[in-house]
Amino acid sequence: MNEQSTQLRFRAADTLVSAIEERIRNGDLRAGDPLPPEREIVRDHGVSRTVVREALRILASKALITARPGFRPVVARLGYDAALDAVGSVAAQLLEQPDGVRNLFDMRVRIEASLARDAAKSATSEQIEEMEAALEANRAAIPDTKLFYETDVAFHSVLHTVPGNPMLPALHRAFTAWLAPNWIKMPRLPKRNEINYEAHKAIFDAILRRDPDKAETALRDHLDFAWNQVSDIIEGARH
Amino acid sequence: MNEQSTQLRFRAADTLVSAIEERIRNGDLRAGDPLPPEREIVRDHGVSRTVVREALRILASKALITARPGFRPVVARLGYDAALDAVGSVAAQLLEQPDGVRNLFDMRVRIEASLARDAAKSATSEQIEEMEAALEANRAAIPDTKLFYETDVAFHSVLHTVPGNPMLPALHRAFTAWLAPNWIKMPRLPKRNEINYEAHKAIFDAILRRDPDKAETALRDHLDFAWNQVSDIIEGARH
DNA sequence: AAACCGTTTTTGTCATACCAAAACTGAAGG
DNA sequence: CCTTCAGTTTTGGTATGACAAAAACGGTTT
Repeated sequence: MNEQSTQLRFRAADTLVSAIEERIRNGDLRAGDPLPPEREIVRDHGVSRTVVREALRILASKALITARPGFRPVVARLGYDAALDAVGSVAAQLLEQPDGVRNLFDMRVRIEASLARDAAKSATSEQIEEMEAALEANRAAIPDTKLFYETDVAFHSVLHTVPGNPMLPALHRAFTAWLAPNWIKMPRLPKRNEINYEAHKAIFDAILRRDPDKAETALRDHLDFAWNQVSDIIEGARH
Repeated sequence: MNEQSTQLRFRAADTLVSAIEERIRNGDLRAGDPLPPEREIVRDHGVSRTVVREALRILASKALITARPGFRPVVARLGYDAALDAVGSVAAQLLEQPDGVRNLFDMRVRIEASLARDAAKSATSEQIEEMEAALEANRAAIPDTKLFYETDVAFHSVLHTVPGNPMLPALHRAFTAWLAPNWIKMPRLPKRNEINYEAHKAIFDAILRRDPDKAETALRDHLDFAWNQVSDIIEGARH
């Protein structure tokens, strides 16, 4: 029984990972199912529990399973949100690099500028109505700083639904989460909210007028304004 | 010595991860340095080797260390490339989802369209010269299909250097790597190369003429053409 | 059907042991 | 003085066995 034939050039855990990965992929283990107990995997695959635990850790880091301490790991419903969650810790490293926040924000601006153009060119009337509703909610929330932030995010999030690419909303949520720690430090006053609402309105109006150039510049102005507000804070926070 | 005070609500490995993360962040362990041997970490932190190994695995999945089987783990030089490498396995999952490749490709098109606009608006003369050189190399490689692919990638890669955001080249490399498995199946003939070269030239000319709209549409046409070539293949390959 | 309680699993962790490959050491040779 | 190579020590990869605490299970009572 003792198969201590150690140290080829692969880790036993890696081959176990592939085996379980396969069972997930071919439907033997379905999303939401709990994985077999560690000892059962030990028996079935003839490896030690050490190896099994390592394999489970790797699967978790690949977002194939979710493993809360103390509970049975369950097969994750792999989607864009879960995937971006899984890379969150890596993204956090990036944000600590010189200009990390700036560079990531630049990526966001690029994506969203593209979305503004798209919306101006091809948003359906339903989508425009959705945007209008979000804009109105945003206006109503001007006095309530906390609510304003939420409706602000919601307005931008509508833009991300226009092209029908499910990666976009997921990416927006990820960007929002990653950048939030810097954003919440930004002083939020009703006066500022007013300015931001007007910016949202300008973007919406350009989309309504089907003017892609105007929509893009309005959006860029809006985000540049927000950037200027936080960039000072980030400078100061640099350790 | 036996501190078998198990099972709070967090794992011992996670706190160990934080401890080592801290030592990396504050410069105690610098990029390229090997980590202390597992047994030394065991002594210093009063945990078992099981926990140490789990922690190392987690650090590796966070791209903070690189751990080849059989060798001492070394502190990774954290950069955008390493980070995107680390998320590669997650990205692979995404590509297997329905329309995964299409959606990822759409993201790429958005980014690159934005780059074409940027280049038309604000590329320096040095950058334009670089693009011209890349274009010429691309033209010269038309008869050599393999070389053409390389110069094709190189031409696009120049676009990614224009805004000076180091995330962009890294992302381009990542996209190229992730999409490569589908791309290499595309039939590559000198005739096709000719068409693609002309498309590159059209993009470059638009940039030269400082016409952002034209640059964007030229680039979109180019990528749409490429997409049409591979989309059939992907349909067939769907398991 | 819901709440309670005792029993059985199961996870998280520790300790120890062994093999084979890597890292280190020092002598021999250029 | 540097290189080469064999011998020794260290270290990573894995297996086994053990145990506490929490979770899952099952049956009983309300």
